[in-house]
Amino acid sequence: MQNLTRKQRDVLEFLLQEPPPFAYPPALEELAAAMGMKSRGSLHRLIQGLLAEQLIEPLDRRHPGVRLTDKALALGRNKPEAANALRYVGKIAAGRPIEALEDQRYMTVPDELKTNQPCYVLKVQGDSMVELGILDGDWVVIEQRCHARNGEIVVALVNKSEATLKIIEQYPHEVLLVPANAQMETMRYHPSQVEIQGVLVGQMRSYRPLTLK
Amino acid sequence: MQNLTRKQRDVLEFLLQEPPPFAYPPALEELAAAMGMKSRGSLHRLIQGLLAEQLIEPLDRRHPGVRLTDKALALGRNKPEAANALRYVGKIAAGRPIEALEDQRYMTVPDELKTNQPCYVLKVQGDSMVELGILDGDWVVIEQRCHARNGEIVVALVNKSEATLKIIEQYPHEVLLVPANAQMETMRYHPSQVEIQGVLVGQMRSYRPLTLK
DNA sequence: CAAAACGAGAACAAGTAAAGAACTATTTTT
DNA sequence: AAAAATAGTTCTTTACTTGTTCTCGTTTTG
Repeated sequence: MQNLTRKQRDVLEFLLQEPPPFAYPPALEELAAAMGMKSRGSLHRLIQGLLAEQLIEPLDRRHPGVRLTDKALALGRNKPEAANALRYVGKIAAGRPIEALEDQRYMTVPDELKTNQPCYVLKVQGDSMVELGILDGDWVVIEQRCHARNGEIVVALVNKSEATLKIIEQYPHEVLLVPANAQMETMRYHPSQVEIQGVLVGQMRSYRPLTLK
Repeated sequence: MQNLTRKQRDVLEFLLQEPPPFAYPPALEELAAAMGMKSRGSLHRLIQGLLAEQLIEPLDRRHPGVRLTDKALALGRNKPEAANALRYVGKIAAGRPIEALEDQRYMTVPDELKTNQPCYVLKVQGDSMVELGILDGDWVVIEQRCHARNGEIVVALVNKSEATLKIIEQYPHEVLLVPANAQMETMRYHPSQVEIQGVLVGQMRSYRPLTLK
């Protein structure tokens, strides 16, 4: 990866080395010791940097240990395209949870369609944004963040169950999710019902006759 | 680049050599050592010259190292380094010739948006295809070929001077170029007036607030 | 010969890294 | 159920890296 500091790269290379240094995801303490560091606190900061590049799975106290993402593994098998690959998460259809793919897939997205922040790709199902040129079957590039400015197009999770792609308008006592489709209604919610999961930064469409999935 | 000094060119050539001298962006110190210089201060001045020519990405302490720009990479080889990069040719605006960029640029386009045949990228200017979700400022991926089936969206060169992106309908005695915009007229030509330059296979759009170029 | 380009090195600013302590959440042991 | 152990997180202090700027000779170039 390009945007890593020296030590971050060292950690990544250590984890990617062949044969793997650990048979299981190592705890921060173990990894630090194996790399000759005496403090897991310092290592934690390096790991956070790799996490921002989506090279390491988010840490979780319930399943301890640092795990590389598929993206990092692809990088290790010296596939340079993996460097600017984004996770293709699954499909978003208004009114349903995001439908994740069983297997992790990646798309190599041009720099022009993404930001410096972590991004991922969803496939759009439905016509809620047709009037802004986002059609059924398009892919959208989403910057992962939990806040947005009014007028931005967001992935919003409503009532912790329904995901949808809409224009957002936030006011102190209500949140509006506005479709770009005259056939559809603007939805109004209490702020507590709506959780922003990301903001639209790019869009792609294939016109090839036989495009799978 | 011609307005580079001797040493500036040396540095550029060193970085462009095959195989690449570094697997990651080298710090000034490392690069200086690798080139047999003892001072990064001197190297820094050379780098500044290359930076002024936009051959090197601006340095940043947070992501240390010297990185070449796409421009430098394109300059160094006839083909771009990434296998899935496509040539970004320029802009297409209905009724004018394709406006080519001065310098060669490339975009890394996902496999899903291209075909196995040679493809290139154009930026769309104008609203002739809005009703099919292709907006002003979008990029389109074009498969380079000189024939099309009726109903396909093509880059057509009319009277050897005007390039345009339209839906094509071809009949023995006339060719129709149909816009996807109720405000615009379908144009009718004699087959000899219309030359197909490629067929639309993909489309991309950026929603980032500050997209340059 | 004069101007520009270059190399080495010193000094500086801003950010990264290491260590260790303190804290939180979770699991295991007693 | 309480206590202890484990593992991730946060913070502070100190040391180190890295890019930046300058100066002073030396080399190259027109």
